Amino acid sequence: MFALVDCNNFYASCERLFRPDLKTKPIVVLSNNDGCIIARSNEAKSLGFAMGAPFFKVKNNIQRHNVKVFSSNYTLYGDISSRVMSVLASLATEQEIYSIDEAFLDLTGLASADWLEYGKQIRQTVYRRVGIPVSVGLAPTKTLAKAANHIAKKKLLPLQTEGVFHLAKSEPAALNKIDISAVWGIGRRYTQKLRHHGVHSALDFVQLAPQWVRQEMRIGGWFTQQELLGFSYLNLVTEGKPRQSVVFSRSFGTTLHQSQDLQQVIATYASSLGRKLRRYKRKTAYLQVFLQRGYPSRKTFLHATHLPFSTNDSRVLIENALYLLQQIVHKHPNATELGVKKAGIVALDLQDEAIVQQKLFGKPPADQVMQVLDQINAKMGQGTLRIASASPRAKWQMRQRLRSPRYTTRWTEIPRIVID
DNA sequence: TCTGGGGTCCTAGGACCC
DNA sequence: TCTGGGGTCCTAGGACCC
Repeated sequence: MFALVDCNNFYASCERLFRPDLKTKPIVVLSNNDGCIIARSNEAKSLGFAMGAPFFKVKNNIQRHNVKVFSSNYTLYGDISSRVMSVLASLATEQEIYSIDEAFLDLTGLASADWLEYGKQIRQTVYRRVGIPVSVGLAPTKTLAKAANHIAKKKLLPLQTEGVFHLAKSEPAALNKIDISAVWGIGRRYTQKLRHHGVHSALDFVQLAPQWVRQEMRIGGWFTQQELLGFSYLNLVTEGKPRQSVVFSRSFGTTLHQSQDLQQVIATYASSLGRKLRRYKRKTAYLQVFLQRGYPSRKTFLHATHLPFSTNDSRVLIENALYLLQQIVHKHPNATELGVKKAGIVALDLQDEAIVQQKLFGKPPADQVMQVLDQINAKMGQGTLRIASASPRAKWQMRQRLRSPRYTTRWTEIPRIVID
């Protein structure tokens, strides 16, 4: 038996944790750079605010309905997520942390007589220990557990227990309620294709000839169909598969035209990428830098280079990233003229940090410097010590005007209770 | 004026090599 | 007029997921 546990309106729920005054108020959370809406409380959904809506287009409406707006606060969400995940781990045989707000649980061996009751317990335990409401779907395959969760959250069928739904097997009546676009593994493109073939629900989809699905939607589509029929093909991905790539990219608060500005951006991002790599205990041997124009073209310019040895040393990454930036500007002299809105650095060809490469020529720099830098920043706060070419406080910094305090991870931002 | 970020996997076409 | 076949690497982009 699998369970898929999903936090309801996760970012909005996190913002509410320390703001009980907002418990029944409409809330929206914005993406980085305060660009668009990425989370909504139920009240905000009822008012019609759409996922992904550009903030500037709906700002007036937001003010008119007195919706509380937050910039995203990933420090807070990450910390609350790890609390939810550790509670869930204690309630399952095995756990796959699927995203910041979702986990698959393997309940095999727990031998509960009543899975619906067990789902209810999961929901209550998380709420009592962390304060975040979750939905639980239980079923014999991962894809069906996703479907059961969808039914629970959208109340597509009468629920015996709020927020919990159990599918003992592939059930035509249940599949009939699920729109094809809501099926896990069916994205926008396949939805369009399937609708042309008269497939509108998950039930329509499982009734297609498997050969047709195999041919038109490859092995992935075939797995989806089999899983919806109740045959389990997808297993839990438990022992954290090491990362194949690490990205650091951000849109700017303003459009940039000057290559000096871009140099500062790239140096800063390369430094952050290094920190990220060290956190994951990975090193990179292949680096890409890209610049992207703003809307509507969003054209990207990319250059890449192999590194003489794998590294996660910010100094080496900065040096190489600046070289790549120079290459882009040289090859596309008009790339910057029209304005750059976003830049990013991608680390590929990763390997474990512990592996030390023996080089015939050249010597990898000692990594103690980075260790000391990370230790000091961890103790004294990020940015206490930084590489001079990286300047995080600049005009291009992303907008984040409405961020809530990092209640659970900073002593200075811990909530205070005032008793009169 | 203002439109997110981070993953995985796959494919197409051109450059270049033998 | 004729001008192969195969391989790799690179850039660019598209599909899916959150």
